Amino acid sequence: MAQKPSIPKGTRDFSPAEMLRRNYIFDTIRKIFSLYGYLPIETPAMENLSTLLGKYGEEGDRLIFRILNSGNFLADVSPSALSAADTSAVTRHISEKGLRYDLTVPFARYVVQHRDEITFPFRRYQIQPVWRADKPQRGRYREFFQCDVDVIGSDSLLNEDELVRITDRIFGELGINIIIKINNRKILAGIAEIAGAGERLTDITVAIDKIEKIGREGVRQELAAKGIAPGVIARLEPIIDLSGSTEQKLAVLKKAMAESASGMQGIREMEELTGYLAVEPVKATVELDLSLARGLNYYTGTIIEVSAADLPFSSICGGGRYDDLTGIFGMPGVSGVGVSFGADRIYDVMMQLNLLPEQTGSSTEVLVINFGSAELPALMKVAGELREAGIATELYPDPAKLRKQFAYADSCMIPLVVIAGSNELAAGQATVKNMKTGEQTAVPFHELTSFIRRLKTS
RNA sequence: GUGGUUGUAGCUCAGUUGGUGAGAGCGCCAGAUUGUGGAUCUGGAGGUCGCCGGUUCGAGGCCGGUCUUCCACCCCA
Repeated sequence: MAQKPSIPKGTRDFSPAEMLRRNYIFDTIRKIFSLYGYLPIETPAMENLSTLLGKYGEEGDRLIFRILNSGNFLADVSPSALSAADTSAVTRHISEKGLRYDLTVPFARYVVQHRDEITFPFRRYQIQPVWRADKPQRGRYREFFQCDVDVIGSDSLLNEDELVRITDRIFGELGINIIIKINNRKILAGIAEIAGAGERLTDITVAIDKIEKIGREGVRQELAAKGIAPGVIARLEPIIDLSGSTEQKLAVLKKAMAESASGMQGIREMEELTGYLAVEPVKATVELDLSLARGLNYYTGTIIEVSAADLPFSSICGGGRYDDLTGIFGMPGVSGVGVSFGADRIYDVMMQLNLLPEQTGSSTEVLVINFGSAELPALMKVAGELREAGIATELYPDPAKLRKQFAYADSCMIPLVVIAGSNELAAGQATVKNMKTGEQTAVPFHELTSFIRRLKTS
């Protein structure tokens, strides 16, 4: 007895209707990427664990899918480690590859490996799936597609400006209203510095990040619960209470952070970027959000996160600047910046907002009825001529009852049916049926393609 | 990773405190219409009740485990 087949948790099949809608999203993104002069690359689904580990923080490392070594992978494992069920000691020996967790780290690896072929600044885009061993939820999958654009080998904040504009343009074209939140890791470092709690930066930003959910008082409690000293919390007050426009926030921060070199540097960068953005306004709301931290370890400067304005959905796009990702792979001093579009979440958002209307079930425009072996050569010729004329045509594969063939055209939403049985062939003209109106027209065979072309344009 | 939740026909779901052959709507197939789809009518096929084990005279309803779904936390696209 065959058991029901299934696919791994958090993965999905995509039907033709879904693929048509997904491809619309990918095509739009790809079009804008290349409009700005970015070039495509691809990298392998799996990377060496040495490439992957340590780049995403503790949580990230845990979420990397490991690939079991081939062959007798237990041969090198010491029996004591095995019997002690020492997971980390054992995995080191039995797995040396993993599925990629994002596209940025493989990109940095790519840049280092191909440095002699690359002209900097290097602008690339990459649209491929990534895998995370997360617990699936709505909008959270274990296999999902990221669409990354990055420019590496340039410190200029003009790149940040450009990425914001690309983001604005893509979501504008897709019809999604968005909020772009920006922040700068150097400002966050400055905050921790003036609070005298540099090593607690993560705890502090995680707590500040919850301000929308739990309020200012909640943030104070959260900080206290994390063991942040009351004096430190007091020094953080101006930051917890921050409000107003980006300019106003920056002014407050400038005062509060005068003693932090990195904080001031972050503020200067933020001012420069907002200056660029002011040159030509973008459609989306762009706001400074100090609570934006982002868990990925490698970010060092600007960080960006995009959410849909009309839905309480988690981020659909995110990114930032990484000053030394390539340094880990032996190529120091090369700064890059990029953003990643989450195609699957964008799809979910667009479905919920009804921005992806149901498409026709088939791309076929004409179905040629199959009448059997006597008429077949003539019918094959007709179908061939229609295709020559650029009309998507199907010839029904079996000489089935007309009822069945028409029902097929109906359920596949094929708009036209060409009927050419013995009567029509004898008379030298086919019958063309418009499935929507039910109207039937007799058309001489030599005028068939031009007749159908005219129907298409009208 | 922590806590909770879901799983009955292809789909959406009923199934009363465990007790006669497991149901509906939609869909599917066939016929009414042997060269014409969407409407209508008639008939038909299709279910190891997620999986494994347990309790019971008896389990789709109870218990344990497991997988899956969705939700909160965590984190993120």
